[in-house]
Amino acid sequence: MPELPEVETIAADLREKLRHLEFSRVRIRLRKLIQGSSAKVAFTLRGKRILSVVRRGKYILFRLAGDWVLAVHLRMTGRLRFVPKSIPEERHTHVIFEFKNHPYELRFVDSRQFGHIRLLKAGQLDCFLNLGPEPLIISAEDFIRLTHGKKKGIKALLLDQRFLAGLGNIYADETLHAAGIHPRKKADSLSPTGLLHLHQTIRRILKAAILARGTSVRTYVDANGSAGGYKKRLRVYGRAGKSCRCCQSPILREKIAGRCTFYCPTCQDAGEEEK
DNA sequence: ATTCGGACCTGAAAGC
DNA sequence: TGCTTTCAGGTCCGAA
Repeated sequence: MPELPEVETIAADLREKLRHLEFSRVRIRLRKLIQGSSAKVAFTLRGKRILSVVRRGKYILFRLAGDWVLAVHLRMTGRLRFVPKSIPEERHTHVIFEFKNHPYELRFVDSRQFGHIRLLKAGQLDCFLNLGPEPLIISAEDFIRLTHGKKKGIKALLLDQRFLAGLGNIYADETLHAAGIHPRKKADSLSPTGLLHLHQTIRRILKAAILARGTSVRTYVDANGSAGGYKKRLRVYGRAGKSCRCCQSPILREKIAGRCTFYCPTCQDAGEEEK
């Protein structure tokens, strides 16, 4: 569910609140969400202090004392909520992290149970995450270079986390529309100028979405339970049949790269080799 | 080397 | 109103 801007929003909020806190009891209700031994994870976390909370791709990483990292992926419906212990638990609360001398607890809530949590040593992190570069960090030159020789459709490539880490279905569609690129266009058929523009567009849209605290299309809310403000700014996602805000053509909806895809057939030119 | 369908789950929304 | 079907911000796997 959450993509880079939503995960960044959650991580930033938790960063303020959790830094320096020390885990005490960890209650794991649904063991399959924990990769590896849940008993070992609960045992190892106890007494560990949180040094920082960062985002990498769509992962939230809690860097802990002793070179440990707690990696959380929310997948479609996962949510992290930092609330007073007295607040009644909502349905699908699967893991509860308590902290030493603190009246709040961190709850992992996930109705579809797709999310997962893993505790690992910092040295194993890159191998485990297996992610491409951060879209807000990679340079235009590197972005163009990495695209070279990639034959798949540009939308499929943008969704590939080993190519670029953090874009999902909403922002792939939004960036391709803003850049005027048809989602089926083969990645290596884009001109350097087109790729440069796409790189800039990805940066611009992700930054704007982070500022707006993400997009709430259905179930996403931040760690405080608030919706994201970028929904109002969506130009194609979820707007099938409505008119394009640039050219008035009706927005199309098609399955591309295995995902429901929204695009404007006029603004997003497939170019010479339309497919 | 890609693309596709299905799997993993639950529940909201749409369809009848 | 109520039952059924479809679909979902993600990723992995196996088959075509």
